[in-house]
Amino acid sequence: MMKISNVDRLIEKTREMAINFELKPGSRVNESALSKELGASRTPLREALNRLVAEGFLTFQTGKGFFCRPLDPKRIMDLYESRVAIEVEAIRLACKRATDAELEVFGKYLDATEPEYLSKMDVSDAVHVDEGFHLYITRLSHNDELLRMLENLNGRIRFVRSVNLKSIHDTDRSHHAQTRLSAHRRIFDALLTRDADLAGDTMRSHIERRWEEATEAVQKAYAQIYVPDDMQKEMT
Amino acid sequence: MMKISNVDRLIEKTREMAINFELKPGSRVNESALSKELGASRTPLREALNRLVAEGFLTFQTGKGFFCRPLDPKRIMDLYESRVAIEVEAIRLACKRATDAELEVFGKYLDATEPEYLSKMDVSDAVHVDEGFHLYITRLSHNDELLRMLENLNGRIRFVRSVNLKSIHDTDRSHHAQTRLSAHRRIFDALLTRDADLAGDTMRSHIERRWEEATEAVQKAYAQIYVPDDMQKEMT
DNA sequence: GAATTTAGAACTGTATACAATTCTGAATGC
DNA sequence: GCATTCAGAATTGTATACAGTTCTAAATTC
Repeated sequence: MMKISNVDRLIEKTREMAINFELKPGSRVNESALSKELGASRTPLREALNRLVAEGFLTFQTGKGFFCRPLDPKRIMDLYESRVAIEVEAIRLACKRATDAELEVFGKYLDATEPEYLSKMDVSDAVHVDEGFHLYITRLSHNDELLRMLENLNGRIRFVRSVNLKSIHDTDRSHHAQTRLSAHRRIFDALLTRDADLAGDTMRSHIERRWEEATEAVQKAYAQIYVPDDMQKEMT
Repeated sequence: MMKISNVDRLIEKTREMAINFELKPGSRVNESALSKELGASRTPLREALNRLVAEGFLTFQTGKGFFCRPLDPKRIMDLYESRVAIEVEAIRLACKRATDAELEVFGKYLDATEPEYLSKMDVSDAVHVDEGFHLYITRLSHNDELLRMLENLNGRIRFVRSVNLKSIHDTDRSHHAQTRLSAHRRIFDALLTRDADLAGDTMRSHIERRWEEATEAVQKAYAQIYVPDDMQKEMT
């Protein structure tokens, strides 16, 4: 029974807060307040915050402390492009390395998750299934470093995926769910052929399409969050 | 004048020690001893160590502390494959995004560094020039996240590059230097055509060739470090 | 009224203390 | 011999204290 460290608990809690904007983007993290809230002292909390700086969720300024990093459109683009980099190479490697047995198990995994994805369409579950598909393929590359990077990227764009799926949820949900699933099936089929170029291209265009979709959804969401300047004055 | 934080200084010092195997791979980092050596107390040192865990240089075990992560052949392969992922996508983006002016400046940079590379062939300088070439291209992608990931990968494989260049240094140095430079030129030429597929393929095969070269050098180096079992017994 | 100064509050940066855990090697039993 | 036990040493985990810095907003100046 591997005991989990307290600092790890703080990292996960705080990462979750950063992802869900419970820490306001761009604003300072109050160490005393947060440490009290999470039931620890500042020493282990600062250790956790330092890890999140290295993971890219927070920034640090000497003498000022830790700040929640904002997710502007440029950074979202950078992160999606990074996903393309990682996942295209991952599926190329998977074409070479995944065993037939692994591919068969992957097929069964898809069969099992598809009905789930279509029925109980809770947004955070859907995000989880979507991330799971991409992580699975990256695992088939048998490359721990690519997997680690993708896990980090997934965390950093989770909010974007959520906003995207939420906006779909409000409009024509089951149609979009079908579209997504068939896109995933196409990627799986490409992987089965073990043609690295084909599989890579399929993955690339899938992620690029998702990015366009997400950008649109995020712009709509920002329009709701950011109140124009002249309206803000009236709110003081 | 941006003041640099003490923790940042500790991070850099300790990272350097991890890269140069001044911390023995696989062994525990003694916090009190190291903090004394670096002129700080354990609190800021542990913050630095936590960042290096997130960067992949160290591992952490509850109750046991921080350990310097060993660089076995499998991990070296994973890291080189990750470089392929990042750099192939980076040069593809650079084909789209680099301005003509940027490419011209890059050309001049190559003209300037080449004679340097051929003459004063200090190993650590050569590693620096080599890293610089690859970082430069990745910068032309205008993607901060890819750049950040490559900086991390460069640090993690710096030892491998060193061992590789050192082994060359001992044999036919100037011939290898020429080979390297012309490989870099070929990549630059491919970038100038702005053909993403061509540039990507050129980059991929360059890195893969370097990996094969490095693997060989590392195996030789390990053969010198790791004494066979039956000889170790006699040393107790 | 706008810019500037300034005192005090709030917060960060780090050393240190001490409890809790792990490690080490000598003593013990088989 | 070889495994086991166990006490003391070494080391980690974290709370806390306090110095130093930054922030805030009231007072002051123009």
